[in-house]
Parts: sequence; structure tokens; C-alpha cells
Amino acid sequence: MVISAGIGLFDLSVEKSIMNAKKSIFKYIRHMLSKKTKYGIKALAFIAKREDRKPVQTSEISKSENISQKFLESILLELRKSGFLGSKKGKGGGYYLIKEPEAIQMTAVIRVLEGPIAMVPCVSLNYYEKCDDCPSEETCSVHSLMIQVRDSTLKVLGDNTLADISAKK
Amino acid sequence: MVISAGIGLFDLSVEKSIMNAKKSIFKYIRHMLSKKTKYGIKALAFIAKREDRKPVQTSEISKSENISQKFLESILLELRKSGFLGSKKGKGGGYYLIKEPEAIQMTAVIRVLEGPIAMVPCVSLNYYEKCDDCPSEETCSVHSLMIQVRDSTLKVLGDNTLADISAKK
DNA sequence: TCATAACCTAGTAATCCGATAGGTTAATAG
DNA sequence: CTATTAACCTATCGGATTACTAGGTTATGA
Repeated sequence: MVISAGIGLFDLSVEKSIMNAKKSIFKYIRHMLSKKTKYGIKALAFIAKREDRKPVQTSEISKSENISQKFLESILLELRKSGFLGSKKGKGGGYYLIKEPEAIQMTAVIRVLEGPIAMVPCVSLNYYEKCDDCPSEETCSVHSLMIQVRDSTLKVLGDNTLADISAKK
Repeated sequence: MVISAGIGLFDLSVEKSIMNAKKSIFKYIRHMLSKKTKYGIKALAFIAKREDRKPVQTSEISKSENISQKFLESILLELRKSGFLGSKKGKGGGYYLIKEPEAIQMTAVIRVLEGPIAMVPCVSLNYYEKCDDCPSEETCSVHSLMIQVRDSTLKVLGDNTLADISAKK
């Protein structure tokens, strides 16, 4: 019997060629970290770099980090409501840290801005949800793999604090 | 001067309460792994569990794993075109592995189905893209953090092969 | 009282996800 | 040779999310 083996003959080049195809067809490639979270982290790092605890204005961060000011406003607001920042209105106002940078784990920041750290709901610690399709998590081939990914990611994000990522180079 | 400290007084409960709010407002929480990739991995594991290399039909996998058959068809087709599976048409046809399960790293599977493994384009090995906003990757606070996350994820997904995740329990 | 900067509400275009619909082609059984 | 089977192909779609923008209101300090 003759069995067609796909394009298996070109195994070595296949992966690369498919990636290039995807690259050209889709302008925006899906990545996991949203701009909101990315901007939020950058803004926190910017604020943390200030030795004094004087409020930093949104406009200053916006210009320095090339972030849309209005978008950034909403992000900083959320960070204040989540207990990471304090704020002050009027002239000389702005946002400032209310905790030590060493006490702010990146896990906490990402959970608030992005949501779950796990790649699938069924292995999420803070956003757990059972899969509709899975009859049993024990026998699921994806489950244990994603637990490993989650734990290694949590380790990295838990070990890094705002102090670490805002350290001057 | 009186400085409003957000809801900093309730620091300990803040994170949890925000998570609960998010949970109730948004029915579908964003996670990183698409159903497509999840289904693809499950299907590969299902096929790998077969001791004989006889073709497995889409309908069988679909029923057993509770996956929409039409959706699964498109996924298996993509996996064949990427060199993971071979196929056979007509009665007794289906999909079968053309490599040893031990030789199939989960990094390769995820890259083909999902795309990049990195959380941001600027640290992606296979889908690299410079950030518009970042003047320098060296001084970017997000960059080095995301490199650490990427490397720890790559380690886990590289160490796990299809043989590992399809091992019977 | 005026300037400032945080705070709030609403809306939008572009994009992606997870399908579904409806067919065509190739292989095998009878 | 014909019917059945199952992979293969194309096209479309509703709902949801993302990354903003617009246009205000409120509180603070000079």
C-alpha cells in the first residue's frame, strides 16, 4: 500500500517555512503579554527608579516610554486601585509607590494586569476553571505538561521583584 | 499634605478581590494556549498511544476527546503539512505518526500550532520582532524578565516529548 | 480662581478564535 | 465498476478582545 507521508521529505526545512508563511500572512503575531501589561510594568519600573518618593506624572512616563498617555492613564489607575500605587491630584501630583520595590513580585503585577499566568484555566491557581471537554485531569496529556510550564514560570516571576527589573544598568 | 493611598489599606485582600471581580465580569478569561493547540496535542497523544502504527480516524479522536470533528480535521491537516503526521485516505485510512514519539519535542508542536513561545516578540527566537516603543532592549525592564520566562518555558517544553505526555497512567 | 493632573465613562476599528457549512478527491470493499 | 469511506479544501461567521481615542468631571495647590 502506498502511503502519502505529507511533506515529510522536507522535514528539516518544514518548521521554518511554516513560520515564515505565518509571519507574512498575519501582520500581528499573537503573543501572550498584552501591551497593557507591558506598559504597566515599564511604568512601575520608571516610578521605582525615582529615589525620592515624589509623585511622577503620567505625562512624563508617557513621553519617556513612548506610551499613549490616555492608555497609560487607565493602566496607572488600575494599578492604584490594586494597591500598587498611591496618587495625588493637582499640580505636583502624580503616582508613587506605596510599597518597597523589593516587596513587589512580578507575579502580583501580572496577575492584576494580565490575569492568569497559567496557559490553561485547568492549571491556574488563581483563575481555575474545569475544562468542558476533559473527563479527567489525571489522564489529560496537556494537564501535567502545563503544570510544569506554570511552575517554572511562577518561579521566575516570583523570584523577580520590581527592584530587580528596575535596577539601573 | 494629604495623600490618598488608593485602597492600600486593604492590601492583603486586594489582589483576591480584583481577581474575583474579573472572574465575574468576563465569562471567558484569556489564557495563552488556544484550543487549537490543546486539541492538537491531545490528538497527537491519542495517536501516539497506539502501539501499532495503523492510521487513526479523525472521527475516533473527535469522539474520544470531545473535540468538534470539523475543527479537529483542520488541525490534523496542519500537523500533517508540518511533517508530524502521515495520512491515508479511504476506508481504513486516517492519520499516523511518521516519527518516533521520543523524537517529537513539545516546543516543535506548539510553535507550529500556536506560534511563538515567548511572551513578547522582542525575545522570540523564531518570531523575533523589534518593539516600536523600545529605544533599547538592553535598558528595557521587561526584556530581561521575559527572556528568563522564555528560557524556563523552553526548557520544560524541550524536555518533554510526545512520548512523555502520552505515557499511560 | 485658575491651572493642573488624576479620575471617569463611553465608544470604536481591527483582529482573532472557534467553530460550521458544503463541497472535492482519493483509496478500499464488495 | 460502483459505493462507501475518510481525508482534503474553501469560505464564512458571531462573539470577544485589544489597544486605543474622545470628551468630559473632580480634586489639589499656587
